[in-house]
Amino acid sequence: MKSFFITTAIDYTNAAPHIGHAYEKILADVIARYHRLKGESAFFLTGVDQHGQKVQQAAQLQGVAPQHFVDSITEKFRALWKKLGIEYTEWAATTDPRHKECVRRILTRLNDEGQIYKDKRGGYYSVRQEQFLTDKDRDANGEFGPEWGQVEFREEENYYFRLAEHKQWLLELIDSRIIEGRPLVVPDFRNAELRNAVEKLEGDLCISRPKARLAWGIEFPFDTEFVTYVWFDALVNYISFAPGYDPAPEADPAQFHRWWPATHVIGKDILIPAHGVYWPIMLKALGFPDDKIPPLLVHGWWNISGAKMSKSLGNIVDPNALADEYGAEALRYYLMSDIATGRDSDFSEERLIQRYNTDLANNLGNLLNRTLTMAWKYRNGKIATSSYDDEMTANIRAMGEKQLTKEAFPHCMDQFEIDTALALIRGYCGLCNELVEKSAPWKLAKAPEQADRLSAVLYHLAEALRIIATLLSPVLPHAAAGILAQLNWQRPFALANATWGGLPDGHLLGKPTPVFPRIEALEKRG
RNA sequence: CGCGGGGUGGAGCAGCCUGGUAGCUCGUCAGGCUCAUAACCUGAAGGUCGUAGGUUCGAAUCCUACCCCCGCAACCA
Repeated sequence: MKSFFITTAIDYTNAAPHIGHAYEKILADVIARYHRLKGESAFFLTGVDQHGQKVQQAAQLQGVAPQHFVDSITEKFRALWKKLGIEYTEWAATTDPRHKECVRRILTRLNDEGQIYKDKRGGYYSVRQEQFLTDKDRDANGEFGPEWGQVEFREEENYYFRLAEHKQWLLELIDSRIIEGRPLVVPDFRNAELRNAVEKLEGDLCISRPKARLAWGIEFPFDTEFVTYVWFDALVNYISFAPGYDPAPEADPAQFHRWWPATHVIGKDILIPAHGVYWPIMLKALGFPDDKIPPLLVHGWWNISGAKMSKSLGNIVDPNALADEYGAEALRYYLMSDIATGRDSDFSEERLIQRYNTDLANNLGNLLNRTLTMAWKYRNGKIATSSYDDEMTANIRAMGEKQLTKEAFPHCMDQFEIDTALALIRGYCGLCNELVEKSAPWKLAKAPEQADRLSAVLYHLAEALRIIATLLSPVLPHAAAGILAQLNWQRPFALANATWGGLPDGHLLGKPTPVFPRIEALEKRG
């Protein structure tokens, strides 16, 4: 069986999840479910980044232990994923002993191989903010402003990872992967952005913090005075929780390489430098061959009226509240259909309602409802195969046999163009509604000599709906199951089960019940 | 000249890589239908695709310049 491995960024546990977190996880979940639909075995890894200074400070402020603090936030993430139907295979929490052990072994190995070294460097340090300052922090006069409090020159020892020496390799990798037609970064335009960033790369990467400054992290295995900084902690989750990974140089990677490389789903903010520069070089240093450097699917942002969502603007959208109000599937559908993967989009509750009502309630839900009602009214719920055929039925059959199950739809999904794929389904629903309108079964039912045609129309509608539900199942698993149940189709979701003609002659359909009740006009919310 | 993205009918977007009747959803107007979740179908109005040049038989699509908006350059998806 073919294997597919997908990951999301792991979320930082210093605040509750917002709509962007939810979008990324839904996107990855949809892709994973699609691969399962194709009959592949899909491993979906997501989780939380629990270490670091912000957590340490937040916990201190509340007077609780850091672990206690992150546990409570972690619970919010897990509860939300459950509510949204995110079916991950493995949960990556960076305080997990398994992860810490893997990180330590990796550091030990790289240290043994001379890829890590200790160095003393100096800089300006804000005592109040507990951080080193850069030239960017200077004000217009070139001074560090009063917001930093006391600023002093300080020297600090830290561990560094030999990053710079891999610059040329990474540039060539970016180029060759484009030529090979499997670019390191999707969408295309981000490759240029990444390449420019790599061109400017200089110096090695500081990967530690002295415990005096940051205690909430993974202790260095060969120097207990230090903990790992974010890079050799958070990024490593992708392999520390991967099936079969063993950092020992002599380990047999067969099991691991059955899954690897993963497809990393990340936001555009963490492409450079973390996932586009540091991570590939880290893997390279660990001996990963070029074809095992993972591709990055970089998604865009949900803005609010064109502006970035931010705490300071107070325009954070809470996915929990939306799911409670409209249902998880309405939210999933909106987030998948109203944004072109990789680009930004505007979030609007009004649009959410509109898309749900138009596409799901009016177009699809109503199609199912009218189909079943007609089948019961005219045929006691039984559909029959028929020799009748015309341009419309042939077209619907052809699309179901090819475009939707073999060509256009899978192509879009393979390219992560979920929005386009959903538009295809929308169009197919439109064709079906058109068939109803033009063939007018209510008239056919009154003319005995038209019985064959009526049979053909009802059969084609039922089959089309069965295919639609199957294709929609990655985005709307619950609703899709509901549709199949009403069609009285028992088999599990699978493209292999969606071949045309699956419903046997004389098949008895279920009774109609609205799967997508309309969201009625509500007073505008603030 | 720091890097990148965007500027397409009233709104929100796709198309641009691989030039060749400008497409989708909503909205507006006018019809039709009655199986259906006041749903469905048909038709119409509405765009010189930011501006100016260029390449081409032909450009929203390629090239050049300019204007405007946004993001990034700090661990905010």
